[in-house]
Amino acid sequence: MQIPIPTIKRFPSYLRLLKLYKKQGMIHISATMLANELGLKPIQVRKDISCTGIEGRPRIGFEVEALIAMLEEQLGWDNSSEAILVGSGHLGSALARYEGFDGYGLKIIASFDLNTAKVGTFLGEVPVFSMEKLPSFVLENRIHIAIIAVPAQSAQDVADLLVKSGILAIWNFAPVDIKVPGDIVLQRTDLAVSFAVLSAKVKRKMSD
Amino acid sequence: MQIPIPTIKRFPSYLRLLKLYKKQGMIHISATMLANELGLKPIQVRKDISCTGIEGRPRIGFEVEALIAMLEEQLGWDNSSEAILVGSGHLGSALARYEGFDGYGLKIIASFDLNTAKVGTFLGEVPVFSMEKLPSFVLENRIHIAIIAVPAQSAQDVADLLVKSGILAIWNFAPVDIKVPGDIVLQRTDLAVSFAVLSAKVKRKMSD
DNA sequence: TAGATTGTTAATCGATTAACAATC
DNA sequence: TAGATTGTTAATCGATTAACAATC
Repeated sequence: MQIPIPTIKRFPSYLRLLKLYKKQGMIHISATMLANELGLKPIQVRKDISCTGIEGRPRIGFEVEALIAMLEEQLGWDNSSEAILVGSGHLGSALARYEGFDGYGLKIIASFDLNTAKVGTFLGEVPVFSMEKLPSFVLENRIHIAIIAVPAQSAQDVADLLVKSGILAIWNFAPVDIKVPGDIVLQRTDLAVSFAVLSAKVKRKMSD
Repeated sequence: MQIPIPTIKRFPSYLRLLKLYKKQGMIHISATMLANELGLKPIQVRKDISCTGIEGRPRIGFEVEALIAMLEEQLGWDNSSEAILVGSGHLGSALARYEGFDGYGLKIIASFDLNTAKVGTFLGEVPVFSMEKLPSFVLENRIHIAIIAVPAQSAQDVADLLVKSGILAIWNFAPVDIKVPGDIVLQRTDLAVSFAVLSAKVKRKMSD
């Protein structure tokens, strides 16, 4: 029985909060409390937690540490995933330096760029290599995950190259729907989608 | 009868494709073709389109221009929304320069930062002002939308200031769940959530 | 103990998908 | 005309929520 995607999407918020509570020295936490803090319903938090297999105790709640460990395991964040970045523009640069990734088990270890002027430089701590080095780098370092942060028009070409190089999962930030073989995991982070939801909500509010 | 959020989330992809078709000179487009291109089912595309009120013609499809106009209207993207940005770090800088926003009716017209060294500089074309100027700027320019791209620990303070200044909607990129009054539209773009879904899918693939 | 909280089972809700008549 | 495509109504599917007994 697989964990529903909507539940998976709430896991990072639980995790963030739980880590905070752990730092504060709390041993147990109730679903009610998590729910209040995140604006969710207690029943939903309980249901979500039940997906991890962790059991709580009535009146007391769940063990903070056990919950953190299990959430990280379910997300595959317990052993850090090394990833490469393609595209070293402003977005790529921001992603390479993004502090939050540490806590996600995600580590960007190299960046690749067509622009030869950027090759040899660093994005924060991440070295920039030329595109030609990509296939051998992926192979030699057994990289599974690639992040695409190139302009829309080159995204498909980059994706094709990544697939040919043996990547398993692609996280695409370019504003275009790229196509990949069915066995490749594809995740799109589309700013337009987020903004669409925001816009629609604003529009509703205005017309109330 | 409100348009479902999942449908709203697919609108940007339709729009992007339709604009491409328009540029290519196509007059009509079938739901079948849109579906194939985006990896969706035709029935779902038809259902989504029906939410816009646009009617198609059997065998011929939908008028590309009418569909574009109606999708943009439904999203509130027909009249450009001016927004401000708070935080001028790497992420803020990338957002300010993001080319894709043009097509969304989103225009970032100013940025605000606590760091006085940045005040007076520009992120691309976007001027950086000091935080003290924020409330009057929002008031005078009737800004409805603010984008938060500051570190997690200052996000709540920024949100409070924005609410006090009269902002209607907040798009939060900081990795933290901020709290706002119920009448404020809050949209979170959380890289952790996207990565969680990607990780979970990779994990499933590996254990198959 | 009393009462808050858990875990489970069932009900509800909403989105997706299927079926099919209408139509160009 | 024949056949692809639309629009509608109903069925299915999956997630959320409610109800409530169990329990610490």
